[in-house]
Amino acid sequence: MPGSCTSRVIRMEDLDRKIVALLAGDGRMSFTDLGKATGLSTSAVHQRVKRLEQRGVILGYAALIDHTALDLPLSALISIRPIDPSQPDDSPERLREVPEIESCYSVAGDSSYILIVRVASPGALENLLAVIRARANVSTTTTIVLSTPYEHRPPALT
Amino acid sequence: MPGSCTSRVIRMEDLDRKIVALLAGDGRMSFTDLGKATGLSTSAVHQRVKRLEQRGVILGYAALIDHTALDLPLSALISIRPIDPSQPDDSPERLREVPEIESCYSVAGDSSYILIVRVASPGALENLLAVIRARANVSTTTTIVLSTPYEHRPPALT
DNA sequence: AATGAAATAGTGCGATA
DNA sequence: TATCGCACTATTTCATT
Repeated sequence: MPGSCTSRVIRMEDLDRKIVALLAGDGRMSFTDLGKATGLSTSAVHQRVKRLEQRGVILGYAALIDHTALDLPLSALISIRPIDPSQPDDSPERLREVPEIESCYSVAGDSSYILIVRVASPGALENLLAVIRARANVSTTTTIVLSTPYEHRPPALT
Repeated sequence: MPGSCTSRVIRMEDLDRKIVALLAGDGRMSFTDLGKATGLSTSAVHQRVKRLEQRGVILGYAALIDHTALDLPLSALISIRPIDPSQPDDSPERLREVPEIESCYSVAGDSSYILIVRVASPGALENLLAVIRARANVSTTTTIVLSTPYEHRPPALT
């Protein structure tokens, strides 16, 4: 039956994409269950996942946490702009050791970076802003997060 | 030795915080290793993690993905504002089924929500903006992410 | 709540097609 | 790259403290 094979077989690329999407949705899924979901043997899945980790497609695994439970109930987005645009902008490196900063995005537009931060209180945010301004020599614009309808949703499996 | 006990023993609350922080940093860490890191038996860690999951402290587990590998190389932050402020604002519900939206934050300030989205191309972003505006009856301001120095860093263990 | 023991299940690796 | 087999390790439950 010429042709019937290629129509049934899932291409390798798609298998990797499916594995990645499954793990993005459930980071603790076992290789055995991934195998059942993809039609591969446990070993084959194991091999592919390790390769995806090595190639940097899978960057790591994380538990998603309710930050209020960790005494970090206040989230904010902070836009930063260099005070002296003639200086080289190495803000991400200067701010890397600040543990309250969860994410740092380099952006087009009015600001150079947008940070997502998690702190315990308005007072802690005030202190954090002072630290950021001092360490990176930037001005800041802060947007307080009032609530989080949803976040960190996995990419669609298609 | 009165007093020596309380100074050595880690309070239960702190044990849970430590487990949560460890899993936030490595979502696939085994109960055995968590036990070694906390000084608890595997069973005790297991019991605590299940309880943390049930109480919603641990919301889930996710593989962290290089989105370029999933053909979603373009990230953006989209601020949205209702066009008709007299209408009830249920934008998060109206946008929940849009798979490109990774996160939705309700914020104080000029806009009502800020979305983080992942798309394949500028064209896909254009389409997505049309979908968002139509579904939620909002105007949008889009900030393109040029690069991501870091994101999704776990909270500090302290 | 924590422990240790025991049954079940998953991981990781080497041989092999 | 896939599969199978096997030794090793982890998960999960339960009786006990």
